[in-house]
Amino acid sequence: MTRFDPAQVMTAGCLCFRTRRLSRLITRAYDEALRPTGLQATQLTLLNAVAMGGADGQPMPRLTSILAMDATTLSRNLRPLEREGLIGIRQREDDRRARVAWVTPAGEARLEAALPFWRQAHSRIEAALGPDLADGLREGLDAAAGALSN
Amino acid sequence: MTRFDPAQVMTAGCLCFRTRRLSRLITRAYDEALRPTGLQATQLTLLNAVAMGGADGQPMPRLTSILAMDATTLSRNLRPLEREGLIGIRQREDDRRARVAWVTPAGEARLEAALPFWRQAHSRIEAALGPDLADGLREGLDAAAGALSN
DNA sequence: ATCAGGTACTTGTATATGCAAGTTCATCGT
DNA sequence: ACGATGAACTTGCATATACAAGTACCTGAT
Repeated sequence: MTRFDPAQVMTAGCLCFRTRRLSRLITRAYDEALRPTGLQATQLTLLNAVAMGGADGQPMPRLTSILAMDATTLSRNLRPLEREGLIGIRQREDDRRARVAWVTPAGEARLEAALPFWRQAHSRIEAALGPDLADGLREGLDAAAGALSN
Repeated sequence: MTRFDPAQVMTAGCLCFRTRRLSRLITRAYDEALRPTGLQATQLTLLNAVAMGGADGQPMPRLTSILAMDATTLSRNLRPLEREGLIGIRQREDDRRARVAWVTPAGEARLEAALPFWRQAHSRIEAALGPDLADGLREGLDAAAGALSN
């Protein structure tokens, strides 16, 4: 009789392990494809999220909500983008605590220049997974994020 | 006619964004439940992976393969566990480059003590997602990791 | 008018992640 | 024997992530 083995129990079903593992795999694939753009996958995602705010920019709480990211992480992740002049951050007049991030012209240019490389990364992943798995996974990821975002 | 908008294109289908976002959500939930154990989700996963090697321990390349993690990351992630005396690392006699990680008695005890808290985290997530979504997601994550691990 | 409570954000600290480059060592061909 | 090649690992660097705790500021109740 073999003794009790916690090891098997956890790896058997752990969604945390699985999500993080896939996160590493996909992020490396994207980072590699994005190398020529000078942006990492995380940075492109963030720049894109800021760009979704249009000319008005995005309030920080909106970004933390979209990305499901801690405010301190957001704050620090914005810095490399700001340092490179791709985004700006301004205070709101009506609430001096609040800050709004907006994309500079340089940031817009960089975003458009990065698009083909993003597409390439995307295609490679979709090809590796096949359309059924890719679509199913996307749906599952969205549904799970929705279920945990409250 | 609205102008071309890269922002929508990327968020529309990006698996990298989605996987990382869910990773953050799930990791936070696990970390919170595991707080009493003094281990973070990543650390418990790693300790568990080492424990899977049994008395022989796990060679580093085996761990990087199981976890789909860069060797440098693995190397550094092992350190907190070693510092706390939960694992040991020894050289192999037949290949002095190679190292093997093994779980100490203290590590085994910690692992068993952590199990109920891991179960609690697991149950909470499964309950939030519902069984269908949880199972489907797990399968998708495994299949995708398999497809990208070559 | 003020103050209590809550929101928005930053700083300090610790871990997580991976690329580039270096060191050590095994292996294989000659 | 020995040199070329490559495998295993570490160090340096930069970014990613989040909790704890602190500061600044708004808002609503009295």
